[in-house]
Amino acid sequence: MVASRRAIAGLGDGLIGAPAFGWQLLDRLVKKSATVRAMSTGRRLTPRGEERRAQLIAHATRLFATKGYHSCSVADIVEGVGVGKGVFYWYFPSKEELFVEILMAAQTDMRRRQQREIADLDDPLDRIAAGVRASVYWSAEHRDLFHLFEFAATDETFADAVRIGRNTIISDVVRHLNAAIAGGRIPDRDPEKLAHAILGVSTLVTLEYVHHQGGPPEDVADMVADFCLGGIGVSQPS
Amino acid sequence: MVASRRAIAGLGDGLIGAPAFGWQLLDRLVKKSATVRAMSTGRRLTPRGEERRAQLIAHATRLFATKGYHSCSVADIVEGVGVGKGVFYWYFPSKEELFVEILMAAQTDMRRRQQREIADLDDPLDRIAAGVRASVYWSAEHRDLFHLFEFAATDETFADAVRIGRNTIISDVVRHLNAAIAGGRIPDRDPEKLAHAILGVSTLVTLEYVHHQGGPPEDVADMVADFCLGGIGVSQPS
Amino acid sequence: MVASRRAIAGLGDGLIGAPAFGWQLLDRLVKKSATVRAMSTGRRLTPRGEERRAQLIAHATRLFATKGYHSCSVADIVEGVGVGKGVFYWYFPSKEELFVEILMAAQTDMRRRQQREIADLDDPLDRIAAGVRASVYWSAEHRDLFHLFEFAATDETFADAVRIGRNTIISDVVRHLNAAIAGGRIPDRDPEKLAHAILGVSTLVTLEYVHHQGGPPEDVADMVADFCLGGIGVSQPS
Amino acid sequence: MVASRRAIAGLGDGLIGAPAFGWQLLDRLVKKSATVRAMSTGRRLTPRGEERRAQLIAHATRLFATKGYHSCSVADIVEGVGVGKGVFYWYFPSKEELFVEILMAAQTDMRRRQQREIADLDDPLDRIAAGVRASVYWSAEHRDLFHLFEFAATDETFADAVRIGRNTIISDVVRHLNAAIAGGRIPDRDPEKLAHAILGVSTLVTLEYVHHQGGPPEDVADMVADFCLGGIGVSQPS
DNA sequence: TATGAATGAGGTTTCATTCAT
DNA sequence: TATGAATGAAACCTCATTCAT
Repeated sequence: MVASRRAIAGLGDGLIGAPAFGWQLLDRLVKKSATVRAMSTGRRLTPRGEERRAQLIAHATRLFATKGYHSCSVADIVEGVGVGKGVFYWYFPSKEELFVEILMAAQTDMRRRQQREIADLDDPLDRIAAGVRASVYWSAEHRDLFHLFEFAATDETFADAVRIGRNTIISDVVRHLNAAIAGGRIPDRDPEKLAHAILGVSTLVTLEYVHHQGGPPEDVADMVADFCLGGIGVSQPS
Repeated sequence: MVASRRAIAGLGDGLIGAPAFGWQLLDRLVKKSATVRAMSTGRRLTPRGEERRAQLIAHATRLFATKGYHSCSVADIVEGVGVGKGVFYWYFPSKEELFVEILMAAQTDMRRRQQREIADLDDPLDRIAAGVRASVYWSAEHRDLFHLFEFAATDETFADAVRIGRNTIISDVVRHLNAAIAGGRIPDRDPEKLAHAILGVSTLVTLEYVHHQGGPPEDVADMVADFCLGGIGVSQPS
Repeated sequence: MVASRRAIAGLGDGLIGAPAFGWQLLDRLVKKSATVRAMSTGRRLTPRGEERRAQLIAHATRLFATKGYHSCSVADIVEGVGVGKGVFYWYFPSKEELFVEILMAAQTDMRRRQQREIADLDDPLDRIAAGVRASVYWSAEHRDLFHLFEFAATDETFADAVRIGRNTIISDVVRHLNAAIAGGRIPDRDPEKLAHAILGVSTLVTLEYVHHQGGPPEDVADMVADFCLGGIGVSQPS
Repeated sequence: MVASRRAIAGLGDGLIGAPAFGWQLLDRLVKKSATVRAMSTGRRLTPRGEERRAQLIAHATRLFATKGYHSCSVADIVEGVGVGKGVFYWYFPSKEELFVEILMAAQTDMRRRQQREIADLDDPLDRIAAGVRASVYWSAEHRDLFHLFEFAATDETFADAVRIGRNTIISDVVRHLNAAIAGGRIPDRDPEKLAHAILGVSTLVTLEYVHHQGGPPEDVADMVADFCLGGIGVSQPS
């Protein structure tokens, strides 16, 4: 549980005005088994242990993305790594929590990528465009994780975890939108709705053109950015 | 299988230039068990039977949407209707095929709604806006079915069925976009990509504001339509 | 039950010295359900009813032989005839008893055929050879029933029924063997054992060459007769 | 699958001119489930595991022979050994494959016995007689396995497996028959047909006298050998 | 740390049989 | 006579999790 919290701690970094999603949500996500408590009392892993853990995460990610969470058994995961079943429960309290961990790490990573791409830009519209582009690129490079997001959003069990991450992204965009509105660059419309719309465009177009059709991310990124700028009301150069 | 085909027949109504999705996809979706064949080769249901079947579909839809497909067992379904387990398999060849049937019926219904709302409009941009609004309204009125779409899209097993329906919607929009481009109303950009973007906006904004936050569909419909028109390049009046 | 008894009544015709298998065996085979009792109180079938019954028997025989008794459901049977499930239980008290009835009718028919072919012959060795040939021909003409025998012999439930029929055949052969021994035509060895051996040859060779390899029954009949005559000790012409 | 192949490997030992049954047949028999692959790709069993597995096989064999394959559930099997249901699927991929494994092991064992009894004999007729006797003895000592053969031969699902084993025995006998024919010891008749006839005699007489009537195997073995030698045309000493 | 073994509830599906109409 | 509907026990199999070693 503590581990999980740590995992998503990065999400809040430098986040101003972030909504208070609170840890209650997360706490609901994580069942408190004996193992969990053992885990949370600060177990240190040997280097070899860290590697095993990473192996398991890597393979589980691939399997979850390929066959789906429900169709992928713990047996599948450990078999792929070539270890016994007990090992899994040494490193993770449950299949469910492993999934949450992967999910949150992915969300953190994706956001970091966005932040990095935006860092040098001052103009709010530029930041939005760059952020959108970054998310397309990231999705292209992390097919598996992208699929995990998609699935997790539809499963009652993980819906909360998804919302936490999604809201973080949303509030980033909202800040830029507010700046743009304040600067008179775009009409004054509900920035949260706009942010969700942007996310929607980015998600579905990437899904279809990058993942299904295997097109080049550059083109998709351009198209998505264009569409979104138009959508939020930037007058087109024609 | 025959029944399933009939179920989605409406999707193609009056569709000119629709891509050839072919029935192969569908055929793969629907396993040809003995039961299926029995079903398709003319089983007549009595009025009482029709009612039972409808009950089961209704309750299953609710459960699938609430607990998720994988977390909802056949036992749950029949228990809710108050019948024995065998009854389920009297009316449906499997849990999987019931889900596909619900899915396809929903897609057909949703498209019918769009067509109806569009029928009186001549202007392609008006048709797009009206279609988008219709989909928001429909989603608002059919929370359960909307959730089913979301889930089905993420599950390998149903991905094909979803794509069939989605592509039908997409090609509707594409036709209107082509008309708008031909008429010089919007810039000449890849209409399929634009259509996917429109779908993305509609989906995610509806999900968040209508379903999660419970807002009024009218506002959401307006916002989505505005955003999409801007996105495809309609110059804003303001 | 009465019906079943009637069905095998022919087996005893003109049978001298037949072992007393008794009806106890049969009675154990047939469960006394309410339906059975109704059946046994002498229900008359209309001509149409007789036809339906015959249709069901014919189709069931084919299915039992093709898919096996256990893999063939009552649903399969009635579906093939195009009637409802209730009809089945109108004509037969159970799936099990239908099978027994088919089995016994087949045994009777097979024996009738043997008797017919033997009728004109006086020499005991000729009668044995003709009987063996007749059984090969009959098996060739009734693949389905032949398979039913094979299966029934291995299933605890029907083993008794099979033994009854088999013993009838055996005792026929035994009579001829005794005559041959008495006449000094063959060495004096246990005629029952010899009869079983003859049955074994006939069964397995027919199975392999007529049914599996689809060879001409004439050749097989010759070979089997030769082998059996040699086996019982007829000195070969060389 | 690999395991199964190993199981019947012994059947081919020293077999010259054996028909090419090919592994295709076997491959069809053995479904390639994930479990099977896991099994075949080197799962090591601990001594305790080996013992459990053997217990299960032993008890399953007894049950299959007693109640029949279809009437014996996995629940019955594990209950008899006093373990949970999952244990069964830890050791065997399915009930069906367990049966095939038992079947093939039995066939191998039976053939080994024959080979052993024949080893010291040079005369082809002696070898045939000894082989026949060996099969009677083996059947007497392995009632259960003998019944399994009988059943398996009648079930579509296992028919192929049975034919493989049966053909191996047949081709052994055929070799000896060919030698006898070449040496002018018996008339020149189709050796394969003769071999099937021998098998038939041996099977049915053993079934009746050893298993049903519980007679001494010695007498039966003598009788069967006599009958078969006569059948293939050895002139009787009178 | 790690493993193979074990658990047992729960999943989907089948099917002989009965019953109301 | 006949049908469609219903039953419900029981079949095979899966899997997250625990445990002894």
